[in-house]
Amino acid sequence: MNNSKIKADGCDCTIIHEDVVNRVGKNMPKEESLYDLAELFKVFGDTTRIKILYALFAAEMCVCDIAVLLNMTQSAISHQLRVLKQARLVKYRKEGKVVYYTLDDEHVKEIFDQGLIHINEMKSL
Amino acid sequence: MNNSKIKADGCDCTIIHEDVVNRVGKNMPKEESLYDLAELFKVFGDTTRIKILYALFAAEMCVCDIAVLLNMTQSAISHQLRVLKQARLVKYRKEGKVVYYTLDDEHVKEIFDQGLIHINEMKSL
DNA sequence: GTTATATGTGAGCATGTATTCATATGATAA
DNA sequence: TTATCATATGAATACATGCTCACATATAAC
Repeated sequence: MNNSKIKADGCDCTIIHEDVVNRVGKNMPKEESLYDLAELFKVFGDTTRIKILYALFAAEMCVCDIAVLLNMTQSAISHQLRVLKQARLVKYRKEGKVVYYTLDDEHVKEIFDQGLIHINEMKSL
Repeated sequence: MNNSKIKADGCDCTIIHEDVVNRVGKNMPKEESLYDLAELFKVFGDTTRIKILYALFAAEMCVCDIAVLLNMTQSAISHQLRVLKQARLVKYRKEGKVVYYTLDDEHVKEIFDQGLIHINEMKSL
C-alpha cells in the first residue's frame, strides 16, 4: 500500500473530488427507480406516442379515429397503443368491433406541461 | 360522388367518429411543439443521462467524478454530457484541465418528481 | 355459413443510439 | 521540451426501435 491516487473499479479515471463523489453517491435514488424513470421517459420520447396522448387528453378515441387524426396506418397506431398500454398510460374498453382508448394517468399532462415550459424558455433565449 | 364512407388520405381506415376527429384535431398543439417535447423526453429516456442529472442535482461535478460515481468510462460520460449540453440541460466551466458541470434548468427536477410519482402509483396497484 | 370491418401481431427492414476503442486536444508539471 | 492528466471526439459495433406488410383474430351483418 502506498499513497498513490485512488482509481475506481471499472473506470479509467482518477478520483478528483472523493468527498463530492461519496456525498452525491449517498444521496442518489436507488438504481431501480432511475431505471423505471428512464423507461417512462422513453415512452414519451416519440412524436407519435406524444400525439396519441395529446389526442386522448381531449377525448376518448378509437384506433381508427387516432389513425385518421395523425394520418398514419392503423397498424402503426395499434403498435404504439400497445406500448402505451404496457406503460399503463392508457386503458381501453371494447364496444363491438371498436376499441376505445382513454388516458389512465393524471400526471402525464403535468409532466408534458413542465416539458413545454422548459422548451419555451429555451426558445426565448 | 356518392355517400360512401369517408377515407383518410394516407390512412387505411374508415373515419368512424368524424366529429371527434375534427374537434380533437383543432385542439392539438402545433406539430413543432410536440416534436420538441418528444426530443426533450428522448434525452431523459436513458438511465445514464438520468443518473448524471440526478448527480448534478446534488453538486457541481467534473467529468471524472461522474465517471467514478457511475462506474463508467470517462468517454461514455463525456459523450452523454455532450447530449445534455446540446439539450441545454447542463452548463460547464473550465478550471485548468478540469471541466465542471452543473445543471442549467430549474424544471428538470419537477419533471422527474412527477415521473417518480407516476411510477410509485403504478407500483402500488 | 360468408363477408366485411376493426383491431392486434409477428417478421423484416431501415434508422437511431449507447458504448468502446483509439486517438486528438488542451493544460499542467517536470 | 517532454511527460502526464483531464477531457473531447470520430469510427465501429451491438443493440434498440418505429414503421410496413402480410396475416390473424374478433365481432357484426348478411
